[in-house]
Amino acid sequence: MTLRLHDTATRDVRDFVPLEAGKAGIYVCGLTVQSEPHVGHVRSAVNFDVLRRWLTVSGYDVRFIRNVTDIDDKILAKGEAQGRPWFEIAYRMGRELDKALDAINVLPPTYEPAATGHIPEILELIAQLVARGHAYPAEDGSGDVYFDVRSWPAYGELTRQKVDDMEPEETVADPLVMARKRDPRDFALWKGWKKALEPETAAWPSPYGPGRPGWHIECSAMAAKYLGPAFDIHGGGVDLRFPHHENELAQSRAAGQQFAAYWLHNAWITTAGEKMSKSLGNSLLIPNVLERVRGIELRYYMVSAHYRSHVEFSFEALDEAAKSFRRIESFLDRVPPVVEEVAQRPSRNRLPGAFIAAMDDDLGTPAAIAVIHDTVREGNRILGAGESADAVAASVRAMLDVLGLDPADPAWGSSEAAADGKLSAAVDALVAGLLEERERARADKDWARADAIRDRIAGAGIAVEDTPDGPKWTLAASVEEGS
RNA sequence: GGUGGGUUGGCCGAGAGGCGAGGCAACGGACUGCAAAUCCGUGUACACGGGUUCAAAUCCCGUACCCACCUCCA
Repeated sequence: MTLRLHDTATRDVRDFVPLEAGKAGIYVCGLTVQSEPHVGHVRSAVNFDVLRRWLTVSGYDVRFIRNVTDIDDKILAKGEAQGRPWFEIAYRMGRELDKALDAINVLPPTYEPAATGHIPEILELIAQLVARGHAYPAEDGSGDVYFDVRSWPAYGELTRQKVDDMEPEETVADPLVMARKRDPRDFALWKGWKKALEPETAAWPSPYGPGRPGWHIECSAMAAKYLGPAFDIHGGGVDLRFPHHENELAQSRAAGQQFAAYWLHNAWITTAGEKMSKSLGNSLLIPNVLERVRGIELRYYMVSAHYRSHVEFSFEALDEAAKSFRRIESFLDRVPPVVEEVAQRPSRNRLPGAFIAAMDDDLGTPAAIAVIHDTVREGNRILGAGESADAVAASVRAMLDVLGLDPADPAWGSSEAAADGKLSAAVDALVAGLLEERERARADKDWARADAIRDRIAGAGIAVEDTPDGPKWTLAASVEEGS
């Protein structure tokens, strides 16, 4: 069986056939770095990180490009509002995003190109489109350059929309802008510098006068630069299908490129039935969510739904997911730590067949997780029978690793782990004394006293379990109340 | 108006013609001094109304409600 993926362009699930055997080129639209990352923002990153890992495990040499849009109207407006340079805003938010993605073990892309670093490539592409008659500079001296939608009959092919069916634009359009366009649906490739409103740092020289790139063109230019005129997979959130991806496709094809062979789109994560707009407040920002659950638990929550399924975010569901994950972890804790060298990414053939089948079926992570739970149960059963479950644990870890969820992966914050280590050594020394006392009481069958000691330890947030090897303590996995 | 998607048991969340994914919660049982953890067991859920079929949560027709995109958006 081979990997099958859902392609938005054809609207079906079909075999993934790479353009070049053994290689996979992926371009994912990253974020416009204009505000702090929230739960919604990182879902896309997690979903495509899973795709990337699965392709890698399946033997592909993956080139994974995720761009960052570091200039747009909102970034400029924000800089203006804060009295700071726009590039400072973009850079700072970019770093926030990196931190958030690190916290949930999203691997860095092969390369992360930024729009402002590719002005020459963008201008070259625009020049090609103008030369081919698919783009034109506005004639009103604004310096804008537009893509000529009517010159490209295939326009709308990705989302199967006809230009004439699209929403009447009169409602939104600025008449001044409308006047520059041959068709209201034409979109900007290059935006002329508005001297009165925009800083000089936001303008680059061009044959059409100073200005900056439009939103869509950057992705076409950067995808071509790093992946070539034809590449395998283009990804992003569903909202990007139109207009962004539709426009990218039109630009690149009109310039004579084949562009992406597969289009993948992840669904939204919403709250209270609404999408997470920036106005919803801070509770869903990544650092805040990570005060409630660990990064690995947040990631588990995201991976436990299929990437094309809409998720209604709730802290209750997040807590449930965290508990579910701890079940897996506690099994892993029951077996001796694997001593093997830094676990190199497992190969497909080391994974259970049901897991492979689930992942190959359009990245069926929910079913894949079900296989993990089944395996965990089997492992617990074996341990209960007093036998070694090392092999089972290794299998569980291999599966978790594919999903970026191996608790032993050093990517899960080594500095924190070191601090935790010291702390737990200190706590262990203190708790050990109490536990000895309790063991004496138990030996005397003084249950009241034994339980009193256990209650006291529990009061400090530490749970005690009696195992065949004696008492063990763990931090009680209680979940904080409220949000 | 155009385009696409959704409605599954107390909750989350898969599946997409026949065998009850998985998790959380709950209830029984085993184990335990009692617990915890673990294991075993317990649910006749698929928005509504028709239809096709030996067989429908899954296919078809209709209805209701919800959502997304067509404007910046993961």
